[in-house]
Amino acid sequence: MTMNRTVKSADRVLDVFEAFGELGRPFSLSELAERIGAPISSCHGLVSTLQRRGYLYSADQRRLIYPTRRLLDVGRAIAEHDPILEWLRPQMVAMRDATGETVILGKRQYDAVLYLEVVEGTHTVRYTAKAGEHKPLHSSAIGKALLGTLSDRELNRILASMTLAAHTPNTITNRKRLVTDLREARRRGYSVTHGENVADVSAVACTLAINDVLLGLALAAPMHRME
Amino acid sequence: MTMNRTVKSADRVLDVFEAFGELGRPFSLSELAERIGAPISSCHGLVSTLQRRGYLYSADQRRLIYPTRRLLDVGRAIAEHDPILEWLRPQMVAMRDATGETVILGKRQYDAVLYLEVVEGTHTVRYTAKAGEHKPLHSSAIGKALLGTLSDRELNRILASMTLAAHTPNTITNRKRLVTDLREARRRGYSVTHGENVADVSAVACTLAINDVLLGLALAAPMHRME
DNA sequence: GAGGAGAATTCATATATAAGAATCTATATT
DNA sequence: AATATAGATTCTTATATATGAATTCTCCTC
Repeated sequence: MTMNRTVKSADRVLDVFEAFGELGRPFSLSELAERIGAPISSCHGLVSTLQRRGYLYSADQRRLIYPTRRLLDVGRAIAEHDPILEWLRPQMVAMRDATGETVILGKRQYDAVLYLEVVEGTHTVRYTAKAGEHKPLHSSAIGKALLGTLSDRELNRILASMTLAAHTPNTITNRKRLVTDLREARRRGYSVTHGENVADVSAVACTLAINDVLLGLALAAPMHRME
Repeated sequence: MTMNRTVKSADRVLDVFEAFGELGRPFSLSELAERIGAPISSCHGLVSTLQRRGYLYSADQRRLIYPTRRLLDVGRAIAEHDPILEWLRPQMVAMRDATGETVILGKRQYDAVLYLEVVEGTHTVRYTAKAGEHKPLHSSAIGKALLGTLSDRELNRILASMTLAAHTPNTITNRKRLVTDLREARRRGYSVTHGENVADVSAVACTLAINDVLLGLALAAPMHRME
């Protein structure tokens, strides 16, 4: 991620909500503080602020804390008006229903792919991911599809600033091989990964542009079901 | 609200999400900054942080910003495990379906009522509110129901620290009259408001305790439909 | 292709906040 | 009831961040 500045309390607000989302139960102030890795006194100020705004309440006679439904309401209001997903989501669901496999929409954000939407497959064993996650450009199907749209200049510039980390034995870590792979994908019209990011997962991805936004759409599944 | 300390960037994180939720469209950095009342440079750092965490993305070729679906996912995960609502929500929905009117669950938070859940009525003209909102203790049905459970000592202490602001001509602003009203409500088993908080809105509320948590449950409707 | 306007980014520093320590409160135990 | 223990709150100050100003970038217009 090509960015530096971070706002600690902003990060912590997210940490707080994620902690409740993951554990799914109320915390005491001190447990919450430990979970988000903050001193109790700092956590205290944060919690006060979130309470005052109606996002947290004490689920017990003042000791245990849990979020109110407010965050959900805000999230819903936001999701209802997403300019891209509004249009694309129904089609992703149709693709998922037709194949039973996970369908993902992503976008390049600096030197990573950002998942904007994930419609999970129906099989018990399936590719699982969440909107908001970041994936490497060089080893994910969407990443390779998006890289394939760049001019040689741009591609070289980006590749120069990246380290092609190996996530599995299949990850392409050699620049020349990657460039060749991207050329093939461009000729073919879609990119392919064979366990390059997650072992045993294959995926295909293509690009699409919706009012000036370049997106990548992928179908991912365990290798043995992909052909 | 009896609290002092506030964390500015935490407040702003909420401001950001609420701004998107209310307006329902992408913003440029500068427009967002104006909406949340922050300098552009401050907003910039904040947005960077939220982007890095996968909560915001540029919905356009880098200019316009919009939240990802991530917030919704976190909100859902949280709401699914709410210790109180899990159990109570279905009953609130049943009440709403039986009456067609708005049903509200609230709790005392310092010197206000915090709405934990609102199941809106089905009539075109109905009482509307959102989870996370705060209402006055002395003029809302839930507030009066909760005040009614206090001992005389506690009640006097709380009343002493409150100003009985008039929200409508019907608001009870006299301490003695309020205490009498609370006594009646306690005897009756439920509290009542007649346009005391919002003109033309009547409401009834009772209290209930779910594993040590004292809650208030209200039914609110336009006066002419209440009898 | 040059110039200009609007927006994004960076920077230095005044300001607000994070965090350790001390204090206070509530609950449990004897 | 007295004490112990765990947790919440307050306080102070070193530290991190918010901000105005300066800079850079991007997109239009001519």
